[in-house]
Amino acid sequence: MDLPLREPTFLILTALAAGPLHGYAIIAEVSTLSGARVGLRPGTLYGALDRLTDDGLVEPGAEEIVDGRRRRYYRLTDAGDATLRAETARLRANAEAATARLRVRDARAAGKLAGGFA
Amino acid sequence: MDLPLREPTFLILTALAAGPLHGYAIIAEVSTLSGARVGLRPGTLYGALDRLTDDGLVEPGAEEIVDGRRRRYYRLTDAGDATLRAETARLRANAEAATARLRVRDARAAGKLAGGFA
DNA sequence: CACGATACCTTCGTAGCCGATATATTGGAC
DNA sequence: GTCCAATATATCGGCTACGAAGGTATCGTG
Repeated sequence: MDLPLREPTFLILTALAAGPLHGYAIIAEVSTLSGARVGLRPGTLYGALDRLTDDGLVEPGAEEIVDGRRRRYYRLTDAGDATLRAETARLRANAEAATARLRVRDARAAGKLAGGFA
Repeated sequence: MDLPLREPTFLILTALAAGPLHGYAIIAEVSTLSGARVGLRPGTLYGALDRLTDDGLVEPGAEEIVDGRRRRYYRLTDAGDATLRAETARLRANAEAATARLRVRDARAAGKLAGGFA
């Protein structure tokens, strides 16, 4: 596997966390999850799904026919669950590190503007 | 520019948030920031620095000689500041979205294990 | 019967990252 | 006095995930 996960891959795992979904539903779910910011393309989705399957993070179910349309559901494996949790912790840690540094930056800028001590 | 930022690039901007640093110091700072998880390679650093400079997110200072060693300091521009804040918000949003979905997942697993209501 | 939505999949180009390598100086070990 | 590690910069080639675009097929609606 290849960590860190890029955003599309991370959001695919996130979309599958609450329960299995088929490809097209993943695209819709990722759009919802991201406030319509991320629009997954089929090439991205199926490429990622194949990689995630090879790495054992997701598991494809049998092909089903719903209303005459082929559907393949994917579900998160235990390894996928663990990876998603670890990656979530990483994102949170990075966001916190950046926030802390930006606070230092803001404090310095305020100090200079106010003509404060050193 | 190419959003979203990848992790190395994000951490470089984060390292520069509190004040200007030279290349080698950025590598050390990113290592500290990430709890030694991320070890930046020169190829990654200078490639990213060139790109960030082209995109106007960082600004290289004049070359200095400190203890006989060449040093070039880089500082965050206003655009870099804005991008770092936006990317930080994105990471936090993604982490929160994943956490929410994982809570749903945990609730369902607990429900099944406990034999609770559907 | 044409068209848009649903649903799947493939191919190709790009761009960022990593590994390796190169160069030069300082300073400590022996 | 000489070697090696650390400091510090930079370049090059390969890998891989992603994005853009296109292709196939079915269903519902006008």
